[in-house]
Amino acid sequence: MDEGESSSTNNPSRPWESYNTVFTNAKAGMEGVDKEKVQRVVYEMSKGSKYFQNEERKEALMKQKIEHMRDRCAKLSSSDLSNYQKVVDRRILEVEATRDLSRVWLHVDMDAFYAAVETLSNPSLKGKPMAVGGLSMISTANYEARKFGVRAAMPGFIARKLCPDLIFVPVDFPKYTHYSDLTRKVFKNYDPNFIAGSLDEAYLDITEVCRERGLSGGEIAEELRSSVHSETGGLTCSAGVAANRLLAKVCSDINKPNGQFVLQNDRSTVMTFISSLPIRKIGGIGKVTEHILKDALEIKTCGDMVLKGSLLYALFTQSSADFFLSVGLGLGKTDTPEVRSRKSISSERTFAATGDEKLLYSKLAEIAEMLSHDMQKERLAARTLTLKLKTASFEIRSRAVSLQRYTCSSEDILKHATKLLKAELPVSIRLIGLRMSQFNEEARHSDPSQGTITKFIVQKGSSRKNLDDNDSSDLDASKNCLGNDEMLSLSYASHETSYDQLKDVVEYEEQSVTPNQECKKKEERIQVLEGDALLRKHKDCKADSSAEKTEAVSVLPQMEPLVWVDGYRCNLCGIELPPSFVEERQEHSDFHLAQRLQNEESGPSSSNTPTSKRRSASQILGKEKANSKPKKQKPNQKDGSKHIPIHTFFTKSNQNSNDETQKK
DNA sequence: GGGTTAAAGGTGG
DNA sequence: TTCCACCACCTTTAACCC
Repeated sequence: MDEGESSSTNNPSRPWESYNTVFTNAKAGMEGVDKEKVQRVVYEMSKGSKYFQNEERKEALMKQKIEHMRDRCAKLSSSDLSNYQKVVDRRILEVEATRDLSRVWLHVDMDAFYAAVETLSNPSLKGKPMAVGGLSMISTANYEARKFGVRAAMPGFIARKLCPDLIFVPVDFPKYTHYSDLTRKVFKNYDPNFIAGSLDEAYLDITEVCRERGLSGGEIAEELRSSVHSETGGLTCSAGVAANRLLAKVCSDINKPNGQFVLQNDRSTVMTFISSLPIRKIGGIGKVTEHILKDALEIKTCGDMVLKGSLLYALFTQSSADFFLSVGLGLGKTDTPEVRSRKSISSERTFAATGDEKLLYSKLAEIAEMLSHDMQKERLAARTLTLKLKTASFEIRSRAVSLQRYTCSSEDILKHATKLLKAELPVSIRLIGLRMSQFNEEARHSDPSQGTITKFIVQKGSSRKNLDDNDSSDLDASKNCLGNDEMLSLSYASHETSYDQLKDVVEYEEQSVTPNQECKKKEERIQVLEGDALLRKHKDCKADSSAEKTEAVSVLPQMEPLVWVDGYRCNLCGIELPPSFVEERQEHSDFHLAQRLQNEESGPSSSNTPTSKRRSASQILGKEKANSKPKKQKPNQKDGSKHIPIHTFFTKSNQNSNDETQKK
């Protein structure tokens, strides 16, 4: 079975041959598949679509990357190469010293897990081609369906074309979790600290079990697989046994389904095995990396990675090159890692592409709600929010903001997400996602009774009665969602950015805002347009102590208190906010507090400022400085820059970052 | 120079 | 007739702050 990849030949009469789909890659159960037919069908069903165009765009990008790498390769002198070879030789000595052949690792992978579970609960599906998922996307397919070229991550409508009799079964996560738990009970008997990769796979360190029971890794694997089969009522799995996790994973794929493969723990066996292994078999090397290594450096097998080590160290970052080299030597992790906790939590939804802003905001609200719900369920609070958008043309954008306060409330999430989204409009969108990261570790690691911390944060988030340092800086960050990035880009796009330009932005921003937003906009506009003038006004303002309704901010004793003159006008800057605008008023007073801190920071007495205060002040400054002082910017943006000033989005620029991502 | 943040991309299940 | 997910992790690059 020669992988005679004709994909790089450009035969006009067979255009599908150059369409690089992942669906023709070798996968367990797909050996007899007519690859060319699959590729043709996928091509026919895809061509011309927005998705297809985006794929072509990405393809072109990759080719550029490869060209660039070839160029750099050609420029390497022989003395460069011999120097890099010395680096390689040294690294080989170093990593060889860490080689540990004393452990026995087992990788278990359930066979077509979701599909197998569905068949177990509905035996009439047995022997029929079936896929779990829907017309838009398939999660997994059984082996009968795979014979037709149907596979995981394939759109359902293409799968149906490949296999008209395909039966679709909707995804049922609770069911899979139940069966996954059954398998994990078995795993625990062999390694209580096993590493669960996902619902359907796990790594087990079976060194001790083998020793205690005087059994080989292969015998333990046999026993475990049979145990899984009986405990689940008929599910099969495959296993790989080797000296480290990387190799074990490769091995579990070799005799799939319902099989196993053992790689002996001695160096020469490992080296023989790895040297001819295609690089794509390695976890972490996907379509793009494979192409780059193959087409730019002619690295096809793991063994090539060692042979061409000097090129790898010359062209890739140290960490990438280190990874490639260790792969080439058959090295992998052998330790049992510390308990790993999640780093982020997210929610995203795809829908029919739309530019209708009302609809988009309501989708955003739904997603914020879902995310908040998930976070509360897991008792998580986080402070970095990332908005992900997929445009109608499948371009992915992400925009992030870090808050000064941990939160999980849907109100907080939505508030900041709305600002991020607003800056992107107008645009036609087919997917919105929200992700929260940078968790509050203390809250997470506290005992369950401490769940109240989260509750406290939620409550605090939804009704912001307290004013503390954090709140004020949080407010500041949120306030600057519009102002900050924008000021940043505007200020370095041209130091004498004209008033007109600013006005354009503001005017644009003013379209379709609710009265509530209108007030905020006004406030932001003051910030944007008046900058220092605000401070001047601040000075000139007179406090009307006789005002009926007053709200004094007493955090800093020497601060002139903010008073709502006549119950609605700020004595410091004159902005008008009715009493019912509780949150806006809170934000507004926070804003003045931030201003106050900023003044103090830049004043002569700053050296006396207590650390805590100074820290929060400088955090604020991080955002605020943009308003008063242009950020430093290199005189001419080199081509390698990835930064896309936010204002380019306001000018409806179609240009994406295509041309800048090549540099590596 | 190291740490942080933002944006983008790759990978795998 | 149309139709290409959702989630989490990691790395890289750039800009900026301390």
